Amino acid sequence: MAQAGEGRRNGRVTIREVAEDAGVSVAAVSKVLRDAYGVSEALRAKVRASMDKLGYRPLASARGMRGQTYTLGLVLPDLRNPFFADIMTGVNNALERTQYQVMMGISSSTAKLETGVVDSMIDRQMDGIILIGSTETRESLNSIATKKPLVAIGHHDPSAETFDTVNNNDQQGALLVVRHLVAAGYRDIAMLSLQGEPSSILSEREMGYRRGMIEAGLGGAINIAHSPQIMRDVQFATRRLLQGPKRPDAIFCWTDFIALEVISVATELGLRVPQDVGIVGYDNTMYCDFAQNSLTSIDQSGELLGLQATRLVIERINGRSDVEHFVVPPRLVARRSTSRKEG
Amino acid sequence: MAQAGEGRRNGRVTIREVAEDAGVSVAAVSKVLRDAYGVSEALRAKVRASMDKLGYRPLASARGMRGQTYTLGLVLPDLRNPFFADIMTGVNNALERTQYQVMMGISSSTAKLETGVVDSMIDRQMDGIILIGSTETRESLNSIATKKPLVAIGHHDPSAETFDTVNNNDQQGALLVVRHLVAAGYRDIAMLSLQGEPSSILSEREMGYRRGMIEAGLGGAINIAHSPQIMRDVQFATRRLLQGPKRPDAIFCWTDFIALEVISVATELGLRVPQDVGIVGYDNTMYCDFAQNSLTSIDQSGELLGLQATRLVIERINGRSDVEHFVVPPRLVARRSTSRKEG
DNA sequence: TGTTCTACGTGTATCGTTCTACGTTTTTCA
DNA sequence: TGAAAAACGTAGAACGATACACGTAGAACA
Repeated sequence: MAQAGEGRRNGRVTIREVAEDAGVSVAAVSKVLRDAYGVSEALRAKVRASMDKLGYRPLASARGMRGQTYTLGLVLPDLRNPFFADIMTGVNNALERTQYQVMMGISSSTAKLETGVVDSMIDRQMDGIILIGSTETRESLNSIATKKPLVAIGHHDPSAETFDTVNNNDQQGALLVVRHLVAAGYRDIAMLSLQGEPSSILSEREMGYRRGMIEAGLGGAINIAHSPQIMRDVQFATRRLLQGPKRPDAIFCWTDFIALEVISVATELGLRVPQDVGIVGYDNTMYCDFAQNSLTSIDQSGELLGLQATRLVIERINGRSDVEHFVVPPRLVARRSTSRKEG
Repeated sequence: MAQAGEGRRNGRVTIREVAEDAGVSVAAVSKVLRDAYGVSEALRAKVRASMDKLGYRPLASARGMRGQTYTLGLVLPDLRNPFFADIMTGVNNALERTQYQVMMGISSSTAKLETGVVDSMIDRQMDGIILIGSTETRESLNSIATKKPLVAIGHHDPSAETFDTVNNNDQQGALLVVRHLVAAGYRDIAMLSLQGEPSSILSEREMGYRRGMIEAGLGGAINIAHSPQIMRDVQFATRRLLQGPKRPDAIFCWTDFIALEVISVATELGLRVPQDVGIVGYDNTMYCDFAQNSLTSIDQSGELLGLQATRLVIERINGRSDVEHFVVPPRLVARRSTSRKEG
C-alpha cells in the first residue's frame, strides 16, 4: 500500500529552478509569490517571466509547512439541497480576484461526520473554514475557532466571540410566512421541522412560527411536527398530519424540497394544493419557480450569504479578531401554493 | 496581508512528541501511522496509546512533502444537479474504512475553471482525482493523468489508456427512452440537449436518440435542440420547440431538472403533460418521484458509479497501471409523464 | 564627508513527516 | 551449533516553500 505512483511527482518545477532561471535568490522568488515587501518592480517582472516560462506552480503542502495554503474549507451538510449552490456562487464571486481556492466537504448532517470533516480540514491546513448549517455546540465551534479562522453560515449565536456568523433572520422569515398564510385565509397552520441534531436556525424558525401564530390569535392551533430528512419519513410525517383528526389547512416546511414532497403527498391524498392545503417552503430555490410546484418560499439571498462569509473569513485570516455577525432580512416570495384566489 | 493568525498553529501535537511519549523513535511512529513493515504488535500498541493520549493528528501538508496526503479530489461541474449527491454517497461509502478523505471542487461547466480546479487539486497534492462530467480534451486528461491517478465519471473514451472511466451506457439509455416513448404511442420525439463544451456523454445520448428514431422508422422526425444550462435559455428553447410549426409530442431532456423546467413551460402553455406531450429526463433524481412531476427518467445508479470510481482511483494510487473502463447498464423508470393511458 | 535611513536582496534554519540506509536482535534451517 | 534470513528499530537526510536575520547600495541629511 501507500506507494506513490512512480515518477508522478516528476516535472514539477520548484522555486529553486525559478530562482536559477531568473538569476535571483530563492527568497526573492518567494517574496514575489507572496507579494511581500522588498522586491523591486524590475525583479518582480523578471521572476514572473521565469515562472510563466517554466510553468511554475507553488506546492500547497510546502507552503503550508511554514505559511498559508491559500485554501478555504467549506463544509456543507448535504449535497441534495440546491440552496447551497447559491451560497457557493457567492463564495466563488468573492474569491474571484484572490489567490484563494475553496475545497468543499460534506458533513451529511451527522454530528460525528461533521467534526470529522472539520478536523480533516484543519489537518489539511485550510487557512479558514466556513461552516454551513452547523449543529455543533458552542464549545466545539470555539475550539475550532482557536485553531482556524471560522465563519458559520446558518448558525445563530449572536453572543459568539471567537467566530463570525452570517444569517438571514430566520425568526422573521417564519413570521412572514405565518402572516402571509393568515392574510390568505389559512388558520390551522402546522409546521414541519427537522428532527435530529438541534439546529439554531430551526429553533429560530420554530420560534418565529410560534410568535406569528400567537400574534394572530391562533396560539391554540400551534402544531410542530418533526421528521428527519429522509423521504420515507417525510412522507410518513406528512400523512400523519394530513390524515390526523384535525387536518391543518396549511403546512410551513423548513426547507423547499421538503415542501415539494409535502405537495406530492397532499396531491396523492387527493387534496388540492392551494385550496385544501397551503404549502410554504424556505430558501426559494430554483424548484419553487416550476409551474407544477409554484411554491411560496422565503428568499434568504444565498449568494449574498456566501459572499459575506467569504469576505469575513478572509478578513480574519488577515488578522481581524473582533467579531462580526451579519444578518440579512428575509423576503417572502408568494406563489400559487398559497393563493386561494385563483387556484 | 498574509499573516497567519497569531498562535493559531499552537497546541498541535507532532510525531516527535508522540515518539518521546511512547519512548520510541520518530521513524517508528511514522511506520505505525502508515501500517508499514517492521513494527511489532507491542510497539504498535504503545504508539497508538500515546497518539490517543496526546490527541495526535498527522498534518497533511507535512505528509504531502514526502508521501501521500490521503486526500482524494472530486471535481463536480455543478452543485445544482442533485444527481451528484448520489455519486457522492457512493464515494463516501467506498471511503468508509480507509484513511482517505474527499475534497470537492466545482468547475461550473466552464472549461477554464475546470482546469483551474484540477490544477489547484494537483498543487494541493491530492493523491488521486475523480472528475465528473469532464469536458476536457483527451490530451488534457492525459496530461493530468501523468501527474496524478485519474478516474473520469461521465466521460466516454473507451480507448483511453492513462486513466479509467466509469459510466452508464448513455447511448443505450437514450435508446431505451426512445423505445419507451414509441411504445407509448409518441412519434414526433424531440431531444433537448446541452449547448456549450462538447461532452461525450451528451454525444452518446444524442447518438442513442438518433439510433432509436431510425430504428423505429422515425428518422425524418429527428430533432435535437440545444440550450445552455441557464433557466431562461431552457425556457426559450422549450417554447421554440413547443410553439414551432411542427410541435413534438414528446421531449427527451438530457437531465432531470431540465425536464422539470420543460414540464413547467409546457404546463404554462396549456399543454397537458402525458397526453399532449410526453417528457423524459435522465438520472432519476429524487425530484422525479414527486407526484407533481412524476417524471419518467433513466436511472444510472449514481451511487454505484461513485463507489466504482473511488475503488478504481485507490487501486491506481496503490500502483495499478493497466486501464479499466467500467460501464453500468441504464434502467428506465416509467412514470406518469409518459403514460398516456391513465393521464 | 561621514552618518543614518530606507529599499532591495540573499543565505539558511525551519516546518512535520516520510523513507533510505543501516545496525541489532530473533528466528529458521541445514 | 552456526550461518543465513527475517524481523525490528533507529538515525538522519530529504521534500519545497517561508521567514528571519542579515548584508549592501544608494539617498538623505547634517
